[in-house]
Amino acid sequence: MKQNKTLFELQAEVCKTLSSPKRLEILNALKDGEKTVSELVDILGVPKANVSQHLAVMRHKGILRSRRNGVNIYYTLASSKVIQACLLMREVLTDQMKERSRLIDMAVKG
Amino acid sequence: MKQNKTLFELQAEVCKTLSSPKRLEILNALKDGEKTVSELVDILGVPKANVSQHLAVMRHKGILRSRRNGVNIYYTLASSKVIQACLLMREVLTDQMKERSRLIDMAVKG
DNA sequence: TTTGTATATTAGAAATATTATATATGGATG
DNA sequence: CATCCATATATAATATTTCTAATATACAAA
Repeated sequence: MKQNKTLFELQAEVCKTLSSPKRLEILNALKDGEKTVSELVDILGVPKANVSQHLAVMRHKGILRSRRNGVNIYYTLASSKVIQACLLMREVLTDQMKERSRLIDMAVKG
Repeated sequence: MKQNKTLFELQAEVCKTLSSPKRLEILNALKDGEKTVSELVDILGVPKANVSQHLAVMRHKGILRSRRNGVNIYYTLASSKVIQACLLMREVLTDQMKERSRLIDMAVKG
């Protein structure tokens, strides 16, 4: 395993963790409080094993926390920064769309 | 090709574009103004074909713009939001590290 | 205790996606 | 046309995602 990662590598890992539509949907579902795995399965509509894997990825990265209560395991955000980052990501998205229409305009008008 | 993408899919694409250390290094290099491909090659220290590939990815996504001046092609950020997003990403990073040491403490103390 | 059931995680294989490298092509300029 | 700058493409190496099946864990009932 590579030991000393650069800042860019660490930062890229953060982005990579947020690069899955399903993980983003999970984060969105958790923004107002904890949920059980089964609740998240219902929201995403994908197999439990798959949800569980995505949850494990984010838990290992320190983005989510989990606690057991009886048979259920509750997941919650470890920090609210991730939600802020997602919001900013959407602003980048809108800027991207503006840039695309700018390029199209340029192509049309010559 | 899939036509109607969900918000989460679009957002994931933005993140994916920012999920490469090299692309992050390029964005960082461009934060204070435009640079030629050759300048970026010198900064990253990787083959020009590779830099060019990463530039193309970000240009197609609407994150970068390019203009030709003689033999050189200058690249620049299409929007400053990306830089803000990178900064926030680093805050997520520090929160991740805090969360990790919290988990380690918990494991040690019982 | 043991048996059953619901919740959740894990492991391994198969399908996909991404990245780097080598090579060929395109465009500007002397 | 020769040369430099940049991009495009093909391919091989890696990484990620998803699926199926197996395994844990808690708890209640027989």
